[in-house]
Amino acid sequence: MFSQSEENYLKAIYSIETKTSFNISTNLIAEKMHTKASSVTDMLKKLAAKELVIYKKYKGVFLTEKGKKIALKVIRKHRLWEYFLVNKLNYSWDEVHDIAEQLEHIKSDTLIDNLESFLKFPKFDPHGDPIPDKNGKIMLIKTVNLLNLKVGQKGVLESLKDSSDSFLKYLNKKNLALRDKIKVIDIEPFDNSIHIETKTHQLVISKKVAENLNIKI
Amino acid sequence: MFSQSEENYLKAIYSIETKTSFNISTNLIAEKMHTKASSVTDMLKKLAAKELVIYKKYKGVFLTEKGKKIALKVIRKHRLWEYFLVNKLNYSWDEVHDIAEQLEHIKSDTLIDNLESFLKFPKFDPHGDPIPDKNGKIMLIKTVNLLNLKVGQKGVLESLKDSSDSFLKYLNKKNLALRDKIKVIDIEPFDNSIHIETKTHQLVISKKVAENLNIKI
DNA sequence: AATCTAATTTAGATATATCTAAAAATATTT
DNA sequence: AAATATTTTTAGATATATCTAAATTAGATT
Repeated sequence: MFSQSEENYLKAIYSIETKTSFNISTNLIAEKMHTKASSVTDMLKKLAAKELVIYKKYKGVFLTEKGKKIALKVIRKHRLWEYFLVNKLNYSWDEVHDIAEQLEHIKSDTLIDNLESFLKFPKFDPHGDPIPDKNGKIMLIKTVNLLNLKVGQKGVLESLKDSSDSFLKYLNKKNLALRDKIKVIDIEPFDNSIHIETKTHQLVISKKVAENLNIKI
Repeated sequence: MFSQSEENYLKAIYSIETKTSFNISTNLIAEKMHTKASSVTDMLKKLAAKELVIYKKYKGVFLTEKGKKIALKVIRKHRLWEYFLVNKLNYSWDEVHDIAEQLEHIKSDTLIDNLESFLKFPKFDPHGDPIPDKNGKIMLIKTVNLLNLKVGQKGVLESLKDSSDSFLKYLNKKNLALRDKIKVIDIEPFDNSIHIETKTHQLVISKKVAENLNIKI
C-alpha cells in the first residue's frame, strides 16, 4: 500500500495533469502541496521507483496508468466522503475539505464501496465534481469558463475550478449555488467584470470569480 | 494535538487500567501493542513530558486525568465509528475493528458529535461496550464473568472481554449474540466447561470462551 | 557560444516512531 | 545475602518525510 504522503502527491499531480497537457514541473507541485521543491524531488524519486510516475530529472513528471488509477481512487474516496459529510452529517460545502482530506486515506478493500452504496451512488460531490466509479471511470461534463460566455448567453453553474473555503464562502454570501441558471447581462470591457442574472437576483462578479465558475451551456 | 501513535498508547493504557488496579508495566503495554519494550519506554517518556501519564522509571505508569480524557475521546470515536459501520454500512461485528482503528484518529472538533447525532446517540457499540458521551462520561453496566455463575443461574450476555475477530467469528458460528438470555445448565468440574442454554439452543462452551463473556444478572 | 538567471537536485539536518543489542535495575531463587 | 533470572532502560540504527543551503542543470539573453 501507499503512504498518505504518496497518495497526496499522486492526487496533486493528477489534478495538475487535468489542467495542463505538458509534463509537470517540480515547482508547480511544490506550490500546490505547500511544500518545498526539494521535498518534491525526493518524493518523485520514490514514486518513480514504484512506477507510479515517469520522472526524468529536470524534465518534469507525469503519472503512469498505475499512478493515475491510484490518484482516481483517492479522489473517489475524497468526494464520496464529502458527499457523506454534507448530506448525512449536515455540514456545509465549505466545511468538509479538511475532514475529507483525512478520510480519503482510510485503508479498506470494502469501505468506500459500501459507503457509496449507502449514499445511493451519487454522481457528483458537493462542489459539482464528478465522483469516479469503482473502476476509476470518471464522468466528464463539458463546461466552459463563465469568462467565455457572451452577453445574452445562458448556462447552468455546473462546478467550480477552485473549491477553497474562502471562495465557497464568497458564493454563499452572494447566494450562488451549483445548478443555478445564469444569464450574462453585461460584460464590462475595462476590468472584465460580468453582470449576471440568476432566477432570484442580479449581481456583478469580478474576472477572478468568473474564471472559477464552470458553466454548462 | 496528538499523534496516532500517542493516541494508541493512551488507549492501550486505559484499557489495561480498567482491568488492573496496579501500575502498568512496560512489558504489558508492549504485549498489548504488539511492539517492543524499548519502543514503549520511548513513548512513555514522551507521554510523561506531555503530562498524559505519570511514569517512574522501572516502576510502571498510569494515566493522568488529562491522559484519561484523551483515551476516552479516542474510545468514543472508535465505538461510534463501529456503530456506523455495522448499522449504516452493513458490516458484521467481526469486520469493523481494523477500519475503526483508523477512523478513530480523524481530527475534527465537530465530526464525532455530528456522527453521534446522525446515529441518534447510541449507548453501546456492536460489541456491547458503552460509548462515552461528549464529556467522556462512560456508562458502566455491572456484569460478571460467565465463569462466576452457578448451575441454574440466568443472565443476559451483555458484552465481551475479548472482541478479537476470531472470538467474534466463534460466537457467530455458535449462534450466540449480545442480549441473548443465557441459563447455566451444568458445569463440568474436570475442565470447567459450561453447558448453557439460550432461547433457541443449548451448547457447551470451554472455560476460555466463558471468561470472555460478560453477563448481566 | 558564452553568460546569466531561474529551476531543480543534492547533501546534510531534524523530527517521529520504530528496532536490536547491550547495560542497568529489579525481582526471584537458592 | 549472594547469585541468577527477568524486566526495563539506554545507546545506537533504520525508515519516512520534511527542511535549508549549496551545487548543478536548463533555458533565456546577450
